[in-house]
Amino acid sequence: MAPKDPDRRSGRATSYDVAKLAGVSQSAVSRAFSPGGSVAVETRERILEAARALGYRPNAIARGLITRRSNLVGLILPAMASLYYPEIMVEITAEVARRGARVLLITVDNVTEIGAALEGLESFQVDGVIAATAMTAEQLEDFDLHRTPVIFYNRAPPHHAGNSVAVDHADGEGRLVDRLWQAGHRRFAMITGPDESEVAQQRAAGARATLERLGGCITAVTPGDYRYESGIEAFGRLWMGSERFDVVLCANDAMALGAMDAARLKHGLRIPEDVSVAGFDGFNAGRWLAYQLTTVRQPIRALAAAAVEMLFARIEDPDMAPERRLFSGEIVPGRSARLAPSGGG
Amino acid sequence: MAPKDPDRRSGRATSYDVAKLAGVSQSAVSRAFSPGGSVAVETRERILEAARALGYRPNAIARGLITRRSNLVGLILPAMASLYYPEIMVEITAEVARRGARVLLITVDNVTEIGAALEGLESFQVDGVIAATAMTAEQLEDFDLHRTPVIFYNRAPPHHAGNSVAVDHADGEGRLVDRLWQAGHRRFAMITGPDESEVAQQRAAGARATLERLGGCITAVTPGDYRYESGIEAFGRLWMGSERFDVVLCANDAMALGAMDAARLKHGLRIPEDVSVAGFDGFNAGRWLAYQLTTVRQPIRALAAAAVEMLFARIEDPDMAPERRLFSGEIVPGRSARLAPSGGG
DNA sequence: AAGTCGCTTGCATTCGAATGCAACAAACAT
DNA sequence: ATGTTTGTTGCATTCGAATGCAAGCGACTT
Repeated sequence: MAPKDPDRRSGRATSYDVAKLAGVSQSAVSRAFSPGGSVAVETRERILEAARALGYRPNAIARGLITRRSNLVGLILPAMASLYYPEIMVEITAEVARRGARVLLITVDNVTEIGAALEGLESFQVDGVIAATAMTAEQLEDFDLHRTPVIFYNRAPPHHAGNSVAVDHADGEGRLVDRLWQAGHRRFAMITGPDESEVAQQRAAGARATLERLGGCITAVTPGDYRYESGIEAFGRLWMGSERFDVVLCANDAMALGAMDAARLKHGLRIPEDVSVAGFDGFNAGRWLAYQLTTVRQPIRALAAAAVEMLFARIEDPDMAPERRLFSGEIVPGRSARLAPSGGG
Repeated sequence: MAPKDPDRRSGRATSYDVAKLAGVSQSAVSRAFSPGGSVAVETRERILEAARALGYRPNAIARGLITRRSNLVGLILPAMASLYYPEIMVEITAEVARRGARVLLITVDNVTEIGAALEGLESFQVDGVIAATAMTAEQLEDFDLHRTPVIFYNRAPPHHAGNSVAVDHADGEGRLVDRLWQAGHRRFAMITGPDESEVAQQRAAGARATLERLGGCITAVTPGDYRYESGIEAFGRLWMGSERFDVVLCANDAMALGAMDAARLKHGLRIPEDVSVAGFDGFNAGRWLAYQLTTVRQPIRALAAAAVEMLFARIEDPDMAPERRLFSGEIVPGRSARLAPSGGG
């Protein structure tokens, strides 16, 4: 049986301790720390000084219990993709912090994990969730039931009445194809993303729609899994196939870089003289000297800011109507594929 | 099958709601949800069923208030580094989740932000902290005062009595230099990290010590800031200087790739015939076909697992002695610099 | 039959801060 | 002088779950 007093002494000071030292009531301390609280200026000063002396910090847990606002935002990232988009995470945490809240981070490897992860979030009473992963309709309804707003990032919500921010993948890929076409490319090959990825499907659909409109066609298609290595393999399959092509559209940048390396280093091709390569995402490595990838950049900062803004708006007013915000990708001309000048077309 | 019609004006069901439905007391519900709680099997079943019907989840906030365990772990990452090592983040969150806790994520751009970030962590009563950033002695003492354990990641704690997990940077770089030397490299140039980075200093020190022992020398040194672009610039400065060199040791992989691109694409050099390049970190892009960088790999999974393990040990027993755990980096032979076979020496 | 043990259960209290309400003082109007 | 307003302050309660304590109960011993 250890005495508990030493513990208490070195543990955290509470609002009562501060109150005693400052000679006021606990309520006064609480008010001194809540903006707009009714306290005389000199009382507040006395309290703040006492608080400083004791190293007091308001206990966000206790506060959350009574205010029913935890000031926690759940952020769910797929473990894989987060390798490619740490920027999303950095932007979102910064934006959330700017609003005085914190991010509870969850990374999930596969869909089965998501259920457990969500339970965790709910028990922590997060005020809202930003999800860059899939979610079943039941799971989303669970959040709805608790009136916890959820914003999907680059992903369609499982039912229409959901919130999301996303890049207009189809539009971006379409405009890219258009500019490639204007620059003279005619025979298009594609390295697509995994079948279950909606994002990949939308990008592919955008390319198809535009080529149909222009009267062009896709000569060869092969799937990849978004990783660099799969870009290498996919390019190999395309090149070994019987169909020739002027340009390879890749579902993301990582595979595009793999395709470029495969083309140049394994097949001895020159880019863009022998074959052009285009990607999608706009990630850092694409701008490296060795690649200078022509791609469509996702406006990550804007997406992150919009997601957080939408989320907090719905935390303030849970009855706000669902919204789907689309952002345009920015065409980034590089040396891996010639583009027509942006005015052209 | 939607649940019956629980009281969800307030959104969430509480243990009282469950108790009422199951015809037991609130304490019984609490016990049903805490492992080892004294409840009859059939009572527990009845309670769990009622809980399921109401969509009840124990409120972690309320639980944390009474148990004084928030089950939250603070993770502080520099915004920059997290761009290069998302793996750290993924591994740590997974490892923490495995122990039933969650990660409260903080990213900081610069040192001044850290103070505010830490206050935030303390008010959320995190059970412990893993920090990949610097911290002042005062800040660390603040955590000590509250008996909140802190583990530093790849970083020396501000005072000796602190916990950390780290790669033995000096040793790793030393062994790398040794193998480079055995393979015939004699004239070493260095692209160092920013002055304030201890990690960079340790890597540089390791190289210096080993070269001194071997009787070799460093012919030129120029600083970088860890980014790819600065590797390009730094290589330019080295190459334009009057001192010749066989190999460039770079303080990290990103700069090493920049140096490689600069050497090949801006200066027309062949690697490793005209000049060799070596890095440190072992990040993904280094393994790409275009680079195949010779480097020292950080065992990130092991580091992350060790950090979390150390943290939880200290959460269980706050009086545990401070510990500094060092891990060996693994030499990764690539094509950017020839190495002597590992047996050679 | 009385006593003892072990298991299950509920009661009442606790954690730390926020807040409605009432009390109170000082300042002002009547 | 009294009545009213405005601004501070404390009291008591609340949020949701965990837990020490004691009561209840059946099984078993002696």
